[in-house]
This record gives sequence, structure tokens and C-alpha cells, in this order.
Amino acid sequence: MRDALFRALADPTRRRILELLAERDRTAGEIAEHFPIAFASVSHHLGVLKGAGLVAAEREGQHIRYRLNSTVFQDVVRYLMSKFAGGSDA
Amino acid sequence: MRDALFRALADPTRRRILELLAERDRTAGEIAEHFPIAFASVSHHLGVLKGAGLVAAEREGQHIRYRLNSTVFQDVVRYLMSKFAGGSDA
DNA sequence: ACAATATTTAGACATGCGTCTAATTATCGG
DNA sequence: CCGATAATTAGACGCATGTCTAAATATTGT
Repeated sequence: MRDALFRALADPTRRRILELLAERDRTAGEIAEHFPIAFASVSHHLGVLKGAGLVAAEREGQHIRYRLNSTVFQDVVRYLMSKFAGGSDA
Repeated sequence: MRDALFRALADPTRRRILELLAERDRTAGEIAEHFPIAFASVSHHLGVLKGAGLVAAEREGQHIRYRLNSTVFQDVVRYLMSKFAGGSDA
């Protein structure tokens, strides 16, 4: 579970997708436009992010709209701070 | 740079190593004892962690002592909070 | 200098992962 | 129902990565 999370964060394209979704919710197509790779590849990345719980998807007519799940990020932050950040600004 | 960081965090063995080092500094041998994999494999992981700046190594006689670099963790936390944590407990 | 201990490096191997194209599913409008 | 658009799924391919064994390097003690 935490494993899927960190593995999902390991890819730069996926992190960029997350940043885009942090600005605002977007459809799969809108996201894909931002990358030079094939549509299907972006779709694959979205699946990985969804599997890790980092994003949620909802169909909206012809489109599928993705949104960030910021709760999971807070979990990651808590994990990192509690284990490693070692007290200074944590 | 951030890439190496997140890639380093993606492996569960490496995260476990970091947790061990969060408790206290340890030599490569002490770390390796905690894992069922070959000594050389642990050494490889230590190299990855070092490459990502997450740990530092210092020779100490026959041994090499590893310690956590908590500054880098704070950077990760800051990145995650600023971009994604979206305000609640962040 | 030599043997023993600690650790890394080299090379090989299997599996995982990101990417692609092609095919499939789903929804909307006429 | 059909054609067009949006998105995912399937299958293939190459490269990255985690693991192993064996060899190399470094340090200590005799």
C-alpha cells in the first residue's frame, strides 16, 4: 500500500501529472496534452496513480475527470516527518 | 536530482534501511544483518541512497558507518506540502 | 608481508516498468 | 443505430533495476 504509493511517486511524468491536478481537476485528455508521450501511456500513468490512491476519477459524459486526493499526500508527509525529518522544521 | 530522490524511496528495502538509520547510525554490516538478501545487494542499496543524498557514509577503521541526512527529507516534505498537501494539516 | 574481516565493484540474469501501436469499451449527437 | 470522440486495455519491446556469485579493494593485527 505504502509501496504502491512510493512507486507511483517515483516517475517524473506522474509527479508532473500530480502537479497539474494540484492546480485544478482535469480530464484525461487535458492532462495528456501536456506530455509528448502517447495518450495510452498517460492513461497508464493515471491508472498507476489511481491504484496508489493519489488521484480519483469520475466519468463526466464523454470525459473522465481526475482530481487529486490530498489526504494521501498528508499521510506521506506524516510518515516522512515522523520517521525521518528528525525534529528541526518537522 | 529530485528524480534520484523519489526513485531511491521507491524500494521497500531502502525505506527499511532508512528507518534503521533513523534510529541510529550503523555500519554497512549492521544494516545488512537485518535483511535476507546478499550483503552485496544491501551495499548496492546503500549506494543508491547515498547517490540520492539520503545518507552519508564515513569510514571508521574497518567499518563504514552510515548516517541519515535528514535535511533531504525535509526538502521532500516541503515539496510535498507546498505542492499537494492542500492546506489542511500541512 | 600475510591472513582475516568489512565492504564495494563487476558481470550476469530475471523481472519490472515505461512506452508504443492496435484493438476495445463507453458516451454523445444526429 | 452509426459515426465520431474520449479513454482504457491488450500485447509487444527495450531499458532500468534488484538480486546473485565472484572478484577486487581497504583496513587491521600479527
